[in-house]
Amino acid sequence: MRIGELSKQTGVATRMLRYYEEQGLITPRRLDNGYRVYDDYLVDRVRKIRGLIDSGIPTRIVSCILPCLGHPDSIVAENAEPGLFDLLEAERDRMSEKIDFLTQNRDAITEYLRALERAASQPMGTKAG
DNA sequence: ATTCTAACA
DNA sequence: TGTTAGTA
Repeated sequence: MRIGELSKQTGVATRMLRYYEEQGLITPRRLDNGYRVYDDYLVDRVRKIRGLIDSGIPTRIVSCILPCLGHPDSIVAENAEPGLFDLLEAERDRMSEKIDFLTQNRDAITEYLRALERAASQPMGTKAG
């Protein structure tokens, strides 16, 4: 498929699909006219890449994890590159911090939402409404 | 109509 | 990221 269809199937903007390619995350083949051609299995791969990036993982680390994404189930640990362990360990800790931060924000929003609900159930002011 | 590259906002 | 330019 070409970039347009891949974009529709993955929800990733064509702009970003080309960017992922620049970063070495995906390497589509080319047609004679230069158009990119993506194999079907790349749909799943792009979704995983986006999931990783959405989690806040930098693309350079995503490229390290990519080989592990080859098979949906079996994790390939053989090609463990030097320093990758510490890198991922640090990344996991960052994720934990981010989760804590998001949890706090979620709870704060929940409180605010409750305050709004209480206000909505209270009688309106006597002047202009 | 779709995609391509490069570049600017 | 969005978007634009000039193409193929």
